[in-house]
Amino acid sequence: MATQQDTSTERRQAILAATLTAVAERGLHKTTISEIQRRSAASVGSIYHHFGDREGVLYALYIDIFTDCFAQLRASLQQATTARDGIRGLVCTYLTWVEAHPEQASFIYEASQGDLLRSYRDAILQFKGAFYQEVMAWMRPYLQTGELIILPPWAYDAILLGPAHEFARRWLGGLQELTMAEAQIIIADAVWRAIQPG
Amino acid sequence: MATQQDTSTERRQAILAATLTAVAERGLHKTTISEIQRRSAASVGSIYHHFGDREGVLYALYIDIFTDCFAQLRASLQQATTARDGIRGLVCTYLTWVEAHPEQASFIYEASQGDLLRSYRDAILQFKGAFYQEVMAWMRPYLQTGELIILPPWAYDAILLGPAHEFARRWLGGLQELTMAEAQIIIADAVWRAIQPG
DNA sequence: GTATTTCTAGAACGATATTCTAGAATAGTT
DNA sequence: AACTATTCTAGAATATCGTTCTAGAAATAC
Repeated sequence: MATQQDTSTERRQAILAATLTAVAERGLHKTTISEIQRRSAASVGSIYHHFGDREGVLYALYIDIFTDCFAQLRASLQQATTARDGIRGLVCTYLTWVEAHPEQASFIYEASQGDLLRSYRDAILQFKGAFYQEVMAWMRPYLQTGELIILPPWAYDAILLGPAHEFARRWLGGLQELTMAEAQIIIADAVWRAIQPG
Repeated sequence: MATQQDTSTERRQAILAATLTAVAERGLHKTTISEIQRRSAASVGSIYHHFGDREGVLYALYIDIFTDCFAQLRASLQQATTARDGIRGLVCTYLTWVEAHPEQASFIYEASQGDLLRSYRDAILQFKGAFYQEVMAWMRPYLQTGELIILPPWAYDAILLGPAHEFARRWLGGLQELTMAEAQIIIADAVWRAIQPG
């Protein structure tokens, strides 16, 4: 027997799933409340009850997706036993995730830019910051041994994942000049060169 | 005496300037036609006459800004006499431009993502592609001498400017942990390591 | 001097995000 | 079991948005 809680979370998930496919098919700014309503069979009131407003729907989906992505990256880091495996694994795992979840990745890039989630800015920064702390913690031993170059914390974000993000945006935009598998190697190699002491 | 052409281009520029400041202050998706109208003192009809639709206004501004940015990068490349100076100059010049034009840079990042300029997608790709061809032409001699690593063309975009873009987004978002001058050195060094043959 | 093009103006229209009121279904309490 | 409170859904109503449309003014071309 379905409790109210069950049907409620089902509806919640249906709204988020409808939003993701709507964004994938028609783009973010054409994903209207009534479009979500049509695809999820939820009423306007139901959507606003669960998420507050349109931005709230996007934010909830945003966090859901990042939670999954970060879990993959975390697992990759944890099973790495050398600095090289860890750094290259981070890049490759991220790009593998993008290839496996193109709709989710596109959504992330569409939503993270701009002012769409401006009112959730602090919450998102905190959420991402917590994960970057984990990455920093993993790197610390290798920083001490001199295997990885010591930089201000903010710089690792740009140097480690900047190239992968730039490529992913391009790949998701339809410019798939090379398979993701080949791109992974090229980008991972470049990042590995960049992160070692000169 | 002001001709019709003069007042027309003045109005055009006023609309674009109003759009830029509106986006800087309130964000892209809150920059409405009536907001632009209010700041530029242009009528609805005038805006639509000059730019077709809201997307057209954004596209015109987008191209204007990139034209300026590319001009800086082109000048930087042309006066470089070594591979190292050229590559590092590209990164530093770009970040200098971002620091000098934060409103323009923010606009670029807000507008290039998502489906906002979807109907101008091909024109934008062609515009950017032409500049990347120039960069490739500059690199060619150094690729032949082995000073720069040989990669598929698409990879240079990700590896050369990916870190700078990632940092710029963060810096523009208000997380200015370090001065741009210091960031330039760190990122330029990293990119220079990444782009050399291993 | 007339015709044509360019440009501006603003009312009108359909669609949008959001709010609001009302009620149904479930959970909690005694 | 009965009553209350809470959660959830429903959909009409509202204000605002992007866009279209018609009309006319101003400059230019012939």
